Amino acid sequence: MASQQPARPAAPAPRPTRRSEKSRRAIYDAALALVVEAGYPRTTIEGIAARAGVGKQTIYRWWPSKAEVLMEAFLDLAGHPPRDAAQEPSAIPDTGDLAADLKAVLRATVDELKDPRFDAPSRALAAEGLVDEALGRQYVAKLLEPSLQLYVQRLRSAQEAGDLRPDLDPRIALELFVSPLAQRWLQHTGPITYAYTDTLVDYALYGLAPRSR
Amino acid sequence: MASQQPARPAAPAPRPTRRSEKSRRAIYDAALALVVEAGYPRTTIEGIAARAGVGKQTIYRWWPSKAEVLMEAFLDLAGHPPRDAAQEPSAIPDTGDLAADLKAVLRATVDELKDPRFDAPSRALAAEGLVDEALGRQYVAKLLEPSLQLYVQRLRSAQEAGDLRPDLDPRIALELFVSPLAQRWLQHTGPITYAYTDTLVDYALYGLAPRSR
DNA sequence: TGCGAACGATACGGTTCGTCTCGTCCAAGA
DNA sequence: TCTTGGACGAGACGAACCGTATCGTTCGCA
Repeated sequence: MASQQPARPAAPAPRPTRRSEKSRRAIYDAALALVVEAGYPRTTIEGIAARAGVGKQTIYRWWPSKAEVLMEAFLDLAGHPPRDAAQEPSAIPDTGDLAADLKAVLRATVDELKDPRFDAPSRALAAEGLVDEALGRQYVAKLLEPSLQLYVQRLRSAQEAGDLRPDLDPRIALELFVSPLAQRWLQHTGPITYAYTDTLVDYALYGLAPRSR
Repeated sequence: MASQQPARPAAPAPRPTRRSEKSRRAIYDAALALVVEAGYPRTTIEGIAARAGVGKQTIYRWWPSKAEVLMEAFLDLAGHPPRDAAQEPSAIPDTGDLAADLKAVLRATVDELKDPRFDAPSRALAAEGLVDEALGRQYVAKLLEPSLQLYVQRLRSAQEAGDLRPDLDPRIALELFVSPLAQRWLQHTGPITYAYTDTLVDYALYGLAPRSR
């Protein structure tokens, strides 16, 4: 009923229309560069402001935390420069050969995971998300789950084609080859190679138990 | 040739024999309690020292960082009631029914992951390890890999029994059901239930592709 | 053209860091 | 048993960042 009350007495709610686009971009660039060059723990809000040539208040006015700055900066990086071939929200190819399609996508993911411009910010956000549950859910919703849904679509298509058991849950099925790669990447539990991801697809599709019995 | 030089001019290398066992235990207890109660980011070295009734220098003398304190404290917690029936390096049961054995162990793991006394420190260390690679490798080597090797042993036994394809790599195979659970736990990408882990085992053992063709 | 909000810059108090320095206590060696 | 020196509890210290407040200044909108 009551239309709206200002969230906090001391926060007069800034008007986005008057926001400086130049400062926002400078902050994104500074945040991403610092995370890659200095590492996340040594990336400070004061450091971002100084490098961006911006007052601290400009950051505190628009973002609640350093993690949120980096999250937006990374989303901007991942979803923005594209035009030509957007890398993230593009569907998984469907050539009719499920195993080949999955292997191709996972190989591309391997390359991406090894690019420091992707690795450093993404890993930093994941780390913060482990301990800050609200941020973690944001990370999953905005960065992880959209990619996983592409697998869901491809697996559904495979089910219709009879290449996948019709009774299984695609959202769980994809985890058999995606999660192992994710864990090796995040926790350095093993090397990440094309051979490894190819193996994951084979193991997952055809099972660990002997097929002839 | 040169026998030994002090690592740092200002570090006279403390002698472990004179170390206070009482202080060490108090520091372990304080660190674990604070992480559970206040969360990792709000757990400070000063806070640990105050709660343990200990001087800050006593912590800085024996540990290089807050993460290392927590790591030792957690290792002490997990592996300490030793001698009798240590809970972590105990083998996976081998009843001859591979699927049942794996499901049982994963169900026990589900319970453990939901215990705050395990979840909070373990998650904090994992988070720090994502961004501090040296600590991450320590986390993997001391906490994660020993448990994974138990799966390797059980899977090897299954291979000998003919319950598992003889050509596959057990260290990779185990990831098909362990990594999905790990990711759901760490990143909150989905609910963690017995039904879920049971499903993982079934999917992994019998494969995603139709078995009759 | 004028108003006001966002801006860059910087001062401020507060917290935690990691180091250093006390005086005390206690265990190894004489 | 006594001496001695190193670890101990306590806390002062400067540095780094935090998040907030307050300057003029700039610039978008009416």
